[in-house]
Amino acid sequence: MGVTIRDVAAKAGVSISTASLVLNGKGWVSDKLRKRVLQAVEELNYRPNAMARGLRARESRLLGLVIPDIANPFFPLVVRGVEDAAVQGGYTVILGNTDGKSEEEAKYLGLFTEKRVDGLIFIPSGSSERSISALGLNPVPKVVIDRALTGVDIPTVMTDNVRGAYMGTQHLLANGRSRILFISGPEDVQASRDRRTGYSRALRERGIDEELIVFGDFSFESGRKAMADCLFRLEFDAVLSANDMMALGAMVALSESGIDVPNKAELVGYDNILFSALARPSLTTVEQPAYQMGFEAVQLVLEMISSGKSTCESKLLEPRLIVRDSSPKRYD
Amino acid sequence: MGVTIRDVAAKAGVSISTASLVLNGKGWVSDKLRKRVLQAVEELNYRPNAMARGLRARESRLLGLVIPDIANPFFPLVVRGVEDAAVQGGYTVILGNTDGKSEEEAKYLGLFTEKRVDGLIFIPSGSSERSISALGLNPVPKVVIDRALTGVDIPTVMTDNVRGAYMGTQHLLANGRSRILFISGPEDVQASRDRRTGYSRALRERGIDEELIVFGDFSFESGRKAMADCLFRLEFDAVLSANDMMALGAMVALSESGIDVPNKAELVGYDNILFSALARPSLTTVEQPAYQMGFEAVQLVLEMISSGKSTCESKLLEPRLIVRDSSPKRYD
DNA sequence: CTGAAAGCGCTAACAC
DNA sequence: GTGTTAGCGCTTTCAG
Repeated sequence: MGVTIRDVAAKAGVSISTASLVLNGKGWVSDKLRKRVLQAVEELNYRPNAMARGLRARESRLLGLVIPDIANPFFPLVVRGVEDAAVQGGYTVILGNTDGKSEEEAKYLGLFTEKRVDGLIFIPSGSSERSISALGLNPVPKVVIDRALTGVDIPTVMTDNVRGAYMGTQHLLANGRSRILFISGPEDVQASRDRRTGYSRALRERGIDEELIVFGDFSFESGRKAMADCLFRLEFDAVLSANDMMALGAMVALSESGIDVPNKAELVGYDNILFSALARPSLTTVEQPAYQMGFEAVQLVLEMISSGKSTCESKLLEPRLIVRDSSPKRYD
Repeated sequence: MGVTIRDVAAKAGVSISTASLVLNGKGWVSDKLRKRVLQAVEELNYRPNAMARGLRARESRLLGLVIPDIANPFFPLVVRGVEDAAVQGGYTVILGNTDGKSEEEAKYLGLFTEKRVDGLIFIPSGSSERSISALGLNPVPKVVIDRALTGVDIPTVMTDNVRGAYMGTQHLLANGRSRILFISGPEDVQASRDRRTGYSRALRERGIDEELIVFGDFSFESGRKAMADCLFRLEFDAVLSANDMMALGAMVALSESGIDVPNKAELVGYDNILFSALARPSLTTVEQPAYQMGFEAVQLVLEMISSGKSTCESKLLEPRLIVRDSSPKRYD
């Protein structure tokens, strides 16, 4: 291409500054000239060069989004929320998948710094010390989703995991279940620990102090395996899973062993990914408002950008219990 | 931030040009100076400004990716493939969701032109005349995924939809089914028409000329509804769906009516989205190599960029039949 | 090896 | 209202 504002100005027979003023809707330009400029823009198919503009303005109108893996069913909706909010605010999203590896996280954070992103949305995974220091290196506004980072003062958008797991457990208890198995995620993930806390708390409030806990890694297969492994080892009449993928795995393991869900054992997941609604039986779950989390994270970043502040209040969103066929409501 | 190459040069006690040479690994610089520069970079935490670099080099190292909706289960893997190939080649991906609306498509194409993306990956949806003309406006290398655009000479990466549907239908025929219902997608989508062609061809080769066709819009609900609507209207012993989401919907409708899958009716989907494997019964499907499609599309774009050519050969990937429990293999 | 300087495309300050 | 110009940060000549 290579058509510049000079070409536009020349074609319209005006000065460069006039063309610039028209393009940016600033200053006072006569209607005649304005139209001539706009027409030249049209005819030449002129598009301002964002790199030149950004260099001048010291802003890129880019937002960096770093996530573990877009192919993991929880993230697409978050990304969509981020994208929608970004576009509304006049920003474009650049994306990086890290697979939860902190070298990858650091790599993208560095790369996005070079691109001079105006803000950063970061979804860490596991314990990412190295990436936390990489985060600190870039002074732009940033928000972390889904996880409170210890040791740094970065605002967070997350749901109340303790409360969510508490709600799920309480639902099972109210349904008359008392031997509830908890399929946990990895212990080095804060969300895992919080959900376990909510589970424990609900049990204790009912005077139950024997906890039935097995571990997975949030994957479908790990849920299936965890369930299969303890099927004849543990006695339980309900299962709470730390996420939906593992719950779906558990559902398969249960059905393979002829254990009827929900009659023999009730099942509750966590996240409300698309397929929890499509599974048969459909899966009761604790919803995390994924889209909203992405959307609000960007809103925080944009507020920080426009206010010039480098931090702001975190946002704690409420999880919501969605009762479906894997544990139909049996109380009032 | 604001630390520039001048700062680095000053701190290292060298000239700007020397610093630049070191940073880009060009020319001959003594080891002593090289180390001093690198150390200054380290201490100052210097990151070159990609906008300045890009303005100079007339390249952004950005690739634009325009898709209908990241929340649609088929796309995340495509995006991941795009991302991985892009990063390997030293590019970063900027993303836009269009919901298949051609104004949105045109909007993003324009926006990405301003960002001066070095290449474009476009996944259209439905008939997008307006966006096709917007495509032509940007002279950078581009590849369209999943759909051949008529009237423009843009290379495409897609699977052989005729052949895929043919394979699925043949599988059902070989299983001894003869009254095969086809749940089609919208007729204005080329992929829908092609899959229908494959379906028809397989039937005709068997001497069957009565076609059983109903329509959906690729969504779960439309599949469920299409299935439910014709349950007592049409006689069939198998179902081929133009995608997995509708197949999953159909599966639910069948189970709700007490029709056993696969015994009473066999079911085959299309795409091989993650949850086709997790459904119970697991869903036989025609796989589209989504990740690979994204990956190869970027490879084509990168080749065009490096070769300076504005077009290249399209790529037709082979679909693959994945037999699962919804239609277990009953032949040799 | 170094220093000076041009210029990528744009905006904004300033003089006309 | 308009024309000129400096400068955003970088790379790359071109002399020294």
